[in-house]
Amino acid sequence: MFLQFKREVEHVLKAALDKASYEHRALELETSEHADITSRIAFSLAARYRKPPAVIADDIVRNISIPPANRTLISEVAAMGPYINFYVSDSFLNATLERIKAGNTVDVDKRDTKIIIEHTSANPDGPLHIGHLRNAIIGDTLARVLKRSGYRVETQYYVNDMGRQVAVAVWGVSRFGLNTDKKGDHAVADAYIAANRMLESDATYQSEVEALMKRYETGDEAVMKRYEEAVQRCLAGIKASLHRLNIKHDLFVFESRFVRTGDVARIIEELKRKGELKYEGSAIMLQLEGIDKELVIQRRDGTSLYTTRDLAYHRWKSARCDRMIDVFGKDHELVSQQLRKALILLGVKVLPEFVIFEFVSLPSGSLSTRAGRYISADELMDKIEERAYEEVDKRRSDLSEDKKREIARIVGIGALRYDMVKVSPEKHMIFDLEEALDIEKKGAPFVQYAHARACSILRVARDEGITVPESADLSLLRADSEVALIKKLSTFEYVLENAARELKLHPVARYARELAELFNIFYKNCPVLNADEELRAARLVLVECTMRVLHDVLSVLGIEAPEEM
RNA sequence: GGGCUCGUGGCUUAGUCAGGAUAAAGCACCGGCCUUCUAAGCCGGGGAUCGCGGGUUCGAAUCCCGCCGGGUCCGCCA
Repeated sequence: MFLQFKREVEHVLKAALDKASYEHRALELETSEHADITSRIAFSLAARYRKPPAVIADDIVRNISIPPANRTLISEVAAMGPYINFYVSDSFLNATLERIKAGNTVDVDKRDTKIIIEHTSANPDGPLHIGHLRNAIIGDTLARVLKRSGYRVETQYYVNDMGRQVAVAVWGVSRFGLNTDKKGDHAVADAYIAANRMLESDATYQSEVEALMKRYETGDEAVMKRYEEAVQRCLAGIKASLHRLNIKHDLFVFESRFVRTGDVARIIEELKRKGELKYEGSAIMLQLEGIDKELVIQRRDGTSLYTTRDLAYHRWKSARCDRMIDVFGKDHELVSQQLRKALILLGVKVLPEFVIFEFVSLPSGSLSTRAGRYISADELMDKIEERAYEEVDKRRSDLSEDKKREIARIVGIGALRYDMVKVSPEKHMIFDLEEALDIEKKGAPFVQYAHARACSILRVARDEGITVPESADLSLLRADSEVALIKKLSTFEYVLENAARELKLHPVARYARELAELFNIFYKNCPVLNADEELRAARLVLVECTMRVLHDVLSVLGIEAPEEM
């Protein structure tokens, strides 16, 4: 409902500015603690019209005409010094609840735009660790935000099956075998780590790995079979971990396919025609405008490189979508710029947008699969669910074992997901396991708890034979905490819209927490079931609406909403 | 060395792109609240030279310049 209110504000403000003959660029609207929407436009007009901002604000307000109450959601506009403050009407509050009750928690249109989001894309040489987790959770949440905003979204996992790391893993699996008792990704990691140790101690094995890579690139069937076994085993494990996190990719795309289809060779030929190249033996280097470092697109031995295959992948993607977004770690930033420039050179129309996140490191240093220095996602999830179980057990000894396990899983995974998106991605994270496991003071459980409380009221009501009424006198809901809660419910669509436009997720996490907080305050101040019949009816509607929006925002964050906890 | 990026109460952060209303939250700390719908909750309190130094402006956490500190990239790796 908030978006409609905002459109109305834009309309009346624009009309007033025209009427008073103020030329303007933007309306400078923002939400504020002092009003429902405020405009700071008087500040920027002050310089041009050489009048104090407060005088201009006053002048504008005198020129604003608000339509009659039955045709607007604006109740009032007032100049507060230099600020022009707009306030919502009673009908806005009522309409907000009616709309949510009817099932529309947000006001969005279906859009034709199809967006491909690439995320996670961890090398299939071991299990996901907490660095990959940040990528996966950001990518998945972004996909959910865009889907909820009406876009058609496809998520892809780009499988780097042609790189040296994977060759080492395959070599290691052949040499040391796979422990079939272990989850596939962990078994592959064992072989990979052992292989790396051996390669470090004796360089003669390096040539075996290189031979393996060459034979894979040329499509040697026996080698492809060995790759297939190791990579699929590893991916099966990775998929299982992602599944636990409530993450599923629509498509897994193997980089080797672009070599086999000849796309990579075609890309190199095209770049030879269109680009500024340097040759050193058979090695080919591409000079890109504005980037000092040239991009190597073919090795001296004639084999392809990650970047070239990635170019082919992006061109392939561009033909299948209207926008594409890559979720990358900060270490890929330069590469992503080179990729973009090279795609422009190739005449590709749909260019990638990048969501870049900073690294996750451990207090002991940076993460490394190769060195075995990482906390695997599985280990982390096991521990956090275990810790969540202790908390559930402490509070709800009345529940069955299965129920307690289920709640612990929902709370634990939720806490993990929330933690990863609550801060802006450019913030470097030093991952502290103890802190991550401190379930009690997490954002997600707080929001989930509010949801469970709302469900609890509705459940107790149902048990007493009280149903949420079809219609109620919603104008009874005018206590401070009721009004604040309804206003918060109305802004979910605004938060979502901003998140989808800016590709920023932490405001969504913040919103969820704030909504939960306002519900908790309402819960404290406004008894529902013990209120008089009419008030009880209205409050039941409010509780149901809040439950829906909490459920919706949690699902956008990929977090399950428990009905009790 | 060059590029990108981060630096805000004890800790973790929001706000920075588009400069404006007393710098906003969580955790931690101190003090209150369970005969009423789940206390994973609510109420109150203390605590910040917004890394440092200049500049622009009526006004700077926000813009510009310089410096300091952390991260990262600058491979015929991925």
